[in-house]
Amino acid sequence: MSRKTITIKDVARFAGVSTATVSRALSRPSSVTPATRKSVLEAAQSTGYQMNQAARNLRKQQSGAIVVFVPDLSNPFFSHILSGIEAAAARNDKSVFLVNTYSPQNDNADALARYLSSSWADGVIILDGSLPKDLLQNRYVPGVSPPVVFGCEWSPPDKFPSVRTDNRRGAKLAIDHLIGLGHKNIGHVTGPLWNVLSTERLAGANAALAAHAAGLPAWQCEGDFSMASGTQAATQYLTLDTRPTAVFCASDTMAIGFMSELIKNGVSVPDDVSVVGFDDIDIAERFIPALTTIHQHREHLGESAVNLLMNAINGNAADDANAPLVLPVELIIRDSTKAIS
Amino acid sequence: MSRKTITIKDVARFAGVSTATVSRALSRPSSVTPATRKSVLEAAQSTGYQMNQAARNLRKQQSGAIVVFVPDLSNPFFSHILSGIEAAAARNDKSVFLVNTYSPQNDNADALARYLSSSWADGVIILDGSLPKDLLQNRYVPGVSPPVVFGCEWSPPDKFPSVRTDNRRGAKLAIDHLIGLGHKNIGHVTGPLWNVLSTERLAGANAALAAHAAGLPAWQCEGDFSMASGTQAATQYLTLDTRPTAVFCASDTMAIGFMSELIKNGVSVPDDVSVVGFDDIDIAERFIPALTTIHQHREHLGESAVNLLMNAINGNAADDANAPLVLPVELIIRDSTKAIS
DNA sequence: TAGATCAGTGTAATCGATTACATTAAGCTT
DNA sequence: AAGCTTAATGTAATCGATTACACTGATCTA
Repeated sequence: MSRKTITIKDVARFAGVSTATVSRALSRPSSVTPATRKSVLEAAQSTGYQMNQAARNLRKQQSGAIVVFVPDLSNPFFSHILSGIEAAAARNDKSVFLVNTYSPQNDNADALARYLSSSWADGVIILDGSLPKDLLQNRYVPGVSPPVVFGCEWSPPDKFPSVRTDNRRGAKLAIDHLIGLGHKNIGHVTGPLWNVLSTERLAGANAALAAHAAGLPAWQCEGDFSMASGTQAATQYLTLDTRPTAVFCASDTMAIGFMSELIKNGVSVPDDVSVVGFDDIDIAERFIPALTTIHQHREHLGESAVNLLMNAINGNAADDANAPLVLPVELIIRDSTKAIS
Repeated sequence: MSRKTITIKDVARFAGVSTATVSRALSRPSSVTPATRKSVLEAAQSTGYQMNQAARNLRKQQSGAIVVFVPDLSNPFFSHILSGIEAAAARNDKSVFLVNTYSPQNDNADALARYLSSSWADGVIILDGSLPKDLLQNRYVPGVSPPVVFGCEWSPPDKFPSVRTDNRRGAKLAIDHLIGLGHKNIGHVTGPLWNVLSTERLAGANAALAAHAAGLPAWQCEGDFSMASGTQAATQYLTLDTRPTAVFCASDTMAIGFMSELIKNGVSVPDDVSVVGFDDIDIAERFIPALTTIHQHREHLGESAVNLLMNAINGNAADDANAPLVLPVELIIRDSTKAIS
């Protein structure tokens, strides 16, 4: 009935012990007598005690949380990674703070910098490789700011641990597959070129093409990973004099926008043009034609990021902790690619 | 260089004022002289002061955060709502704590109950209508626990504010559309029947059918909103002696799994069967055939949930605050539905 | 001009849990 | 049995920001 909040003091009085004992009984049960433990637990139960997180955080100088910088939550690519992060964080008794780096409130380094403080987070996972440089270069104070790891994209100065998909190899697998099918003129719809994922995939694709002496792709078009940009790429493709017989799209979403628009305009996939995507999103296997693509383990990216972070937090970091952890990719062959006739 | 954390005390000493003045200059700048403000700001700047969130939370007895209970982050439906929540929360200077209610760590009411404490959150948004009853019935202490609002699904005892899509009307629009096209035998692939969204949509659909004296649907199949369950529904549909000429799927994901499998088996959509979905996910307009569906404003659900919550937090709640806020839906007609021939 | 008002600032209490250090009592050693 | 070790508990300091209350001096009122 009483509106007053129940503190450890109330529990102590109720159980007839000191506050120190209550704290101990609750957080390190083995450090008190079974009898005391029992009576404290009962007291906590019957008073309806709930620990005050802020008080604990203040005293212990840690927050029990990790913050995750996400560029775009509505993008299923990121939300899957986030899902992996959440699960792994829960397993490590951390809760997760979500910060959208594209939110207008967070458009400047200042707004984000405050999360780089141990009173906010025990650690930080960054999914956005395009944060203001200033943030990690000047606002990050080693030894004071909490550990940081990159969870899929990353920024050039490799001074933080990171996990990433093997983007180069993924692109290589895609191109090799197309070349293996006899394609000679292979186009590439890239992601935005300011993004590392895009440039890595582009580099991988170009390297694969070069290896086969097939020359650079005849046609290259910059998208932004969105379905709409895939559609636009298709519009452009349709105007081409000599159309590539195969196109590698740097994301499934673009691949689907691309195929959809082509089919609408009477161009058949894979009969007229083969298409390979990247990501293996859920819809890929159910689109018609089912999309040949590069599978990447998104939940696993999230989990690995948490594991790296926990190592850094607990100081178990390996010597080469900053060497990027690269997760394997797989080529999934479906119906959108076909040998050239 | 010094490893010691910089507190308000250091800033005070540096600026030659008291800690109280520093606090005031930082949080209510108008309450101090321009001159003091300037020197405090400079002192903060040059000492590299960062406010300790835990200390502030403890003293102010609030957390500056809202927690969101999400059943499944990898589901784009929820992640879009979450995106809306994040944006709106940022606008209100709240950060968001993410809690996955399906995580094995959170399988019991105890684990979730701790977030129902003002030391964790100034408010709680629940996207999962299927939480343990116990949680909100016994563990929630009005006046002590922070305000709660439901952000899309909800639980029967309507003692909390809620936002929801007009699921009944959405289903009615879908069915009416099909009836208008001359369909007489209309099937329904429902969501899981323990879920309110499913039962509401089912009720709406049945009401619409009844209104047209068309009787109950000849065929009804329970899915779980997933693409795989849509595929299974298709398998079942194919075995039917007299196949419905139209099927309403309670989610776009199921609709796509359903259509995909049908098409694979030589059944044409919309020539042989019309299909209507629900949600209007991104892919809906690009799938082939483009999916006729019920559009719901997912980001807006999130925003509204935050608005309701802020009202509750600030005590501006309207008298009828607990009356559910119902967001409108729209029928989007695309290529997956067609008049009966 | 005495008294009231008010803006600006300082002093010190406060939020609630943790934990260093002190204390007590019980068990052990020789 | 005196001295030592150890387990269990208590006392009180501590984490860092906010804010109630007190104080000062300046401006205003009658």
